[in-house]
Amino acid sequence: MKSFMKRHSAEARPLKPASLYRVYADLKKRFGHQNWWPGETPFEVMVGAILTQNTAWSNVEKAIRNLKEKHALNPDKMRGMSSRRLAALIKPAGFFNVKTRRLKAFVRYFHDNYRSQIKLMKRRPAAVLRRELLAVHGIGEETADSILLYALNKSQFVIDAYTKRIFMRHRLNETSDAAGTSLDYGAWKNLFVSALPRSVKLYNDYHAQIVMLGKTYCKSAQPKCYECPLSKYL
DNA sequence: GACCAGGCACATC
DNA sequence: GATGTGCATGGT
Repeated sequence: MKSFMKRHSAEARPLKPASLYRVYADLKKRFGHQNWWPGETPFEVMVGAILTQNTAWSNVEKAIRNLKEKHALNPDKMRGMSSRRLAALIKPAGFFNVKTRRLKAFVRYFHDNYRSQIKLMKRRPAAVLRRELLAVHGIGEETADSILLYALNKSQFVIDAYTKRIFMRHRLNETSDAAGTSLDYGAWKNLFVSALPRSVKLYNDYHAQIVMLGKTYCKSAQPKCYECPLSKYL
């Protein structure tokens, strides 16, 4: 990833704000409205956001299935069960010891601050929640924004590995700042939120479209992806 | 058998 | 502050 970034940073041509919306329109035309995130309840979305860290979603699905089968996809159950037991259930998602600790930290936070109730959490301002989530062990910027957007319907744009890969590959952004260093999470996020109308629905579907593209036309092993809907921007 | 996948914390310099 | 490394499974 880094070598690719270096190779193209000098030739990057940033898209104008209007074009960022055009990119979304192109993707939506190709893939249709996505209705994300794949999860039946907000709590399932939160758990999925932690389990999917650096992990293929197909493996996360197996872990979630295990949790459901044992009726353990529940904040109180998850808080009460032993780490060993929880780790065994989420094993297919990989990094199971790390993720067990992270899930435990999250359900503790959820219980201590919001009595494990989504509706209480939703009442809080996004900025406050984001700060709180980032203070929870194992929740970084992407996971926090995924939880805020997809579980709590707060207007936070999610930047993930797909977003960076696709937008660098198609040279649709500035991949480096004046000092030549790569953009950090906040800079990537700002690229989108400053160009798009603030909308939960739009942020939700835009990220979902990016993931669709990343899983189909714009895979990491491919050097370029001419057949994808964004190839005209190359 | 190597590489990759919807990150993050921590150690080291 | 920047960079490197460990964490682990399952699909290709």
